[in-house]
Amino acid sequence: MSNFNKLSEILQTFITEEEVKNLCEKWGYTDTARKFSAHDLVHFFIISSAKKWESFRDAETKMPKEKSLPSVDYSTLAKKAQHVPYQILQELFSRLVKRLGRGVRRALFKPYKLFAVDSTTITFQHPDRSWAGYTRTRHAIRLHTKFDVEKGQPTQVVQTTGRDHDVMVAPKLYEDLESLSIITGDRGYARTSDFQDLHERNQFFVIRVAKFFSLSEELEHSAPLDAGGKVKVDQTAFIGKGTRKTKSRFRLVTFTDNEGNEIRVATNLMMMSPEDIAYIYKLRWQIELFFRWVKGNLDLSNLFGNSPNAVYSQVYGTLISYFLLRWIYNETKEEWEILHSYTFIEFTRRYIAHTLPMEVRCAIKSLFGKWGSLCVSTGKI
DNA sequence: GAGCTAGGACGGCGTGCATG
DNA sequence: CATGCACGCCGTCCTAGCTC
Repeated sequence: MSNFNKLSEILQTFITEEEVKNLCEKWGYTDTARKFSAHDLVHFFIISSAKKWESFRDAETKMPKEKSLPSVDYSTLAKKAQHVPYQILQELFSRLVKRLGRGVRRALFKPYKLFAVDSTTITFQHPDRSWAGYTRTRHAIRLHTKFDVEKGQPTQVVQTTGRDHDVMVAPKLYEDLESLSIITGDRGYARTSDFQDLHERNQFFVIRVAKFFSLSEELEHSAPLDAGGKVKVDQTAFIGKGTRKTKSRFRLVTFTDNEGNEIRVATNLMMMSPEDIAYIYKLRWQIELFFRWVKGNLDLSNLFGNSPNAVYSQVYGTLISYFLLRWIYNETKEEWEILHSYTFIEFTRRYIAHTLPMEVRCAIKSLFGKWGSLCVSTGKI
């Protein structure tokens, strides 16, 4: 009887053989496996990241304990990882985000939804990975992420090699935004034209502007600012100059962070207090925590394959793994947090090691009850 | 820097399952 | 029964990283 207390059981429910089969068809991969199917590979990448397996060879020795995975030779794993298109895992990830992404939301800025955009660079050094250029000997891939701050969940990830700059990818992350959402990002996440575009599409933003961005026709906000506070300047201005100058006037708030660094952000949120604007920007650190988790579970020694396909497959497997664990954590936390105050990291550690206390396991089980009836059963045990 | 080990990729070969 | 091919196993080659 499934009770959701094993990752493999969750996977059986949320990533069915049928769905993977359909995706194989979509991406032109004919799966002729007798023993280790594309569906198995998908599960393999998700489980391997949660269990911190270190390589194909390492995985080969640990796989027999996973009842849901057939044990195969490491060379079979490697071959399969090269051939099954990574887009399958990528699409499974975005489908899961859509399906399960409507969970609890702590209302920080009602009625706004807060999203952060940022990227993380995963560098590695291996001649067989030179497709991911960066410097002559160092290679890297970048994950450009849109992150739901209140839920602690990524909602969109775009992968590139180390060469590409944030600014070129940013517009992709701005394409599909819910109404009444605020997007917050660091320098490098908007050109002057992006500010204007976002504004014209009625999307709110709080994005740091680079020092070299020039302003024109600055107007200081008339309201007196608290001299002892962290907010230094609250003004409106046009951003950029010459042909790049924005058509609209935007608000710019300058404040100091905890380390005393001066930060200037541009926003089109005119009604909020400058302290709130600074606070929204500060909430960006949530995405950093997410990246830290991803990197902790995906450091250079843990990248299994060398081909782009194997690397990206593993990346998306890890993201799915994070997303599912985060979802369980978010959805059950309210029920057990009076008794136990686990952080997400602690929760996942215990979940994988099966050392969660009874109350937590019961909460997870009842979550499965709620969702299980909605999910299509494949008949696979 | 030499020597060693771990690990990925690949190819060859044998086996045995599946399909007709 | 013949054919095709997935899979396991092995050897080889290569690189990274560690140790002395």
